[in-house]
Order: sequence, then structure tokens, then C-alpha cells
Amino acid sequence: MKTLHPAPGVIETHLRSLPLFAGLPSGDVARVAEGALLRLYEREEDLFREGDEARDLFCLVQGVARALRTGPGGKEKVLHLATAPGLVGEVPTMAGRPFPATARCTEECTVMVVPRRALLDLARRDPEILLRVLASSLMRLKELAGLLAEHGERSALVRVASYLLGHLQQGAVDLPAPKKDVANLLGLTPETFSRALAVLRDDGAIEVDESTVHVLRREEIERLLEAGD
Amino acid sequence: MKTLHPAPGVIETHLRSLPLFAGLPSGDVARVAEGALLRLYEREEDLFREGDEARDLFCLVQGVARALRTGPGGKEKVLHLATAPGLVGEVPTMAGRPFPATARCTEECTVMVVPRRALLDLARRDPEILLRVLASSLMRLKELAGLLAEHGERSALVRVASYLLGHLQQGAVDLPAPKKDVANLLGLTPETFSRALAVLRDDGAIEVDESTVHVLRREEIERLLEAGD
DNA sequence: CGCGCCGTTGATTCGCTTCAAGTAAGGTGG
DNA sequence: CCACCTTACTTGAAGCGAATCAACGGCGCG
Repeated sequence: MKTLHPAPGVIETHLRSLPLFAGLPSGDVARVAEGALLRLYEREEDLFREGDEARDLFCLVQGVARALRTGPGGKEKVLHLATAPGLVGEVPTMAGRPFPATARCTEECTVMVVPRRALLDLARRDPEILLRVLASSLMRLKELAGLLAEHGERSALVRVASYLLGHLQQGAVDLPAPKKDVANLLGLTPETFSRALAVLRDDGAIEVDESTVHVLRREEIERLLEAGD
Repeated sequence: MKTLHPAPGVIETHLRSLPLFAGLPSGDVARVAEGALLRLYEREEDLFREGDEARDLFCLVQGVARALRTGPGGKEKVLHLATAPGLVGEVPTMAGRPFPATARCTEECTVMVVPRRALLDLARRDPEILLRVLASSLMRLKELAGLLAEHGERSALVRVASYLLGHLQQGAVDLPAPKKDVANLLGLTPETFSRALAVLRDDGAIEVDESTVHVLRREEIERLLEAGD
């Protein structure tokens, strides 16, 4: 982990690009920016660990990180894939509670670190911020609920198909992390994930190129979802 | 669903028993109580459904409800078992978003219904309330994350053992809902759950009496958790 | 180059689901 | 009060699907 010293104004620019701080008076943003740092994290380095006290808000400026829980056997379960630009751990930071999961960089990440204190000051002036954090917490809840519901009652193939349709943009899906991590997020082993993609590929429904999945025949995939429930 | 008309003061008493409203000025509680109703819901009746707009806060005064998601196949996945006294759907209500899941009564339930408007008024006067809701949201996140992590990498027997130890009180666990719902919460079929309990029973580790599980040999169960990871 | 990680594919195993009976308790209506 | 239904739970038998074990090719990197 390395601390960067960007030109003045860079931090403010990054802050403004986040929905959480959008539409705030410039004075407020400046005050938050004062205490903020810019850091560079290496691959597989942790932003924080499950159980750590939440002292800072982490804003992912560049790179990808995953939220995970580690079982006693050392195996990790991916709960979320966070991509830039976005926040990581904003809920526990605001609530002043320990992090419920570990955040680990999947690749080299540029991260803005905002001290909790600055956030609390901001919230005192404008409680609206709390509502926004609450809303993002709700989104996360919904996401986890969706994962949980899918894990039980859907086959591997259907889960993969569902993921692809849910992340489809302009005819393709860009996997935000190595396939093994996406597989883990879906509750699958890398082998099973690979096989599922192979089936779709052999059906002519998709085409896989590195971390990009081109969807050739969307109907094919949709048909799977209807049938497989 | 039937609306009750309790003696004045009853609603305030129920409100005060909730951590969310504890320590509030009596004037504030009275104001919240003004708009609140007391309702009786039947078995299997819904408090709200996934996707509904959150207009009210539901306070479970008596009974048990479950939060669930329904897959297109009609199968339901239990995400949470809520017991009285407690809140249901407080996060989406505060955030003003649609409910991410359905809340369905497992048995007859007495529920206090507080209009969202009253909560927002309260929050404007005392933003601390928002932090409390945020904290409860975080607990729910942690809970779901825990479920999700266990579903993949632990066997049925270990999951049941883990649940028992986690809910142990005075040497016994009182299952808050029919076994089939507890099974579903753990991501198991009723059959598998029943079998797991049977194994523990035959090992002499537990004794099952209706909805109460007496833990006779705690070490036995702990040993399972260490070995089974 | 040689080592390690990622991804793919194949063969095997095993735990859970599914299907099928059967018991028991509770509620309803004749 | 009893016949009948529904629902919850338990146990047995069978089949399947994903995990596991294993081998291999590709690629980045020291």
C-alpha cells in the first residue's frame, strides 16, 4: 500500500463523481476533501478485514475489489464485486460498526480514503446523506437476498444465464473479475462455471473472449431462464 | 387482516418497548403513536410483498413472520425469521424504496403499523434515528452474508449444528417457526433437516421435543463444527 | 527457461433432492 | 362425536448434479 499525493483539486473531482456527494455545496465537498487521502493498493491486498472497526470510508477510484467472508477452513465466499467508481464499506463506516466482511483488491486499486469523522460532520450539517447511505445499504441487501434465493433453487447453468442477462450491456458482458471470482460469487466452483459457459458456447448462444462474453442469441438464454425455474 | 382499537396508551407502550424508540422524549413518542394502528394478521397473510412501495413501518408485537423471496417457479426462499417484539421492513421504509422481499406471517400476528410520514418527521427532529436504522440494516447485511457464506461450503449437518449453537439459550433452542421454515432458512429441504436432527439425536447430542431442541452434549456439536469446515 | 496461476476438460464420487409412504395432530362439518 | 381433510414431520429408496480429483495447455513473470 502506497500513499499518493495528487495535485490539489484531484480529490475533490473524484468526490464529485460519486453519487453520494453529488449536488453538495462546494464548501462541504472541500471540507470532506481536506481529510481525504489517495492510496494505491496492490493486488490481493486488503482494504479492511471482517471485524475491523470502521474508521474510514473507502472510495474505489480505479480497479476492482471483492467483498468476501472467510470460513474457518480458509475458503472464501465472494459476496460482491465492487468496480470503480464506487464506495466500499460505506454502511458500517456511517453506522460506526465493525465491517461485516473483508474487502480485497482483485487487481491494483486506486482508493480514496475519507476519515469517518469528516462524514459525521457532513451528516450533521446535512442528514440527507444518511438517507443516501441507507438507500445504498438497501441495494446491497437486495443483492444479497437475490444471490441467496438463487443459490438454492436454480441449477448452475441457469444461474450463469441469469448473471449474463443481468449484466448485459450492448450485447456483451464484461466479467469484472477473473472467472474464478465470478464463479465464487455465483456459488460455483471454477470448473462448473467453465462447463456452464462451454454449454452456452456450444449451443451458439454466446462467444467467450478473455473476460468478455458476447451474447449472440439472447432468446436462447432467456428460454433457459423460463424453463429452468 | 383486522384493525384493532386498543385502549389509549397501549400503542405508546408497545413503541417504547422497541430499541428504535427507546430513550426518546415522551412528546416524540406520542406524536408517532398518534398515526399508528394496531392490526391482527392471519396465518400466511402478507404484511407486504416484494416490490411494494414502503409506506409504513411494521412493528411485530406478537407472533412470527418470515422474510422471503419467491422464485418464478413459486418456490420461496426464507431470508429471515422475525420474532416479536421487533421491526419488519424498517430499512426500505426509512429509505423510501420498494421492499426487497415479502413479509409473510407464519402464525397469527399482532402488528403495529406506523406511517412513514411520522418516521420522517421524527428523523427530521432527531437524525439519530437514522443511525439506528442504519445499524439494524447492517445487522441484516451481516446475517445474510453469514447465510450466504455457509450455504456453499458447509454440509447440512454442520449447518444445522451451527444454527443450534448460534441460537442456544439456557441449554435449549426454541425453533421460532415450523421446522420446514427453519430448514428453508438454512437452505435445506425439510427432509434433510429432519435427517440431520435425527443424526444428532441418535448421537445423544440433542433431544427434540416439538419445537424445542434440548442440547444434551454441547461438546459433541462443537466438535462437528471444528471438523466439518 | 521454469515456475505458478488461471482456465478448460474428463472421470469419479457423494450428498442432497426428489419421490414415495406412512404417522400424527388439528380443524371442520355433518 | 366421529369422519374427513389438511398440514407437519419422519423415514426409506433412488437418481442426479455439482464438488472433487486429476491432467493438460496457455500465459505472465522472475
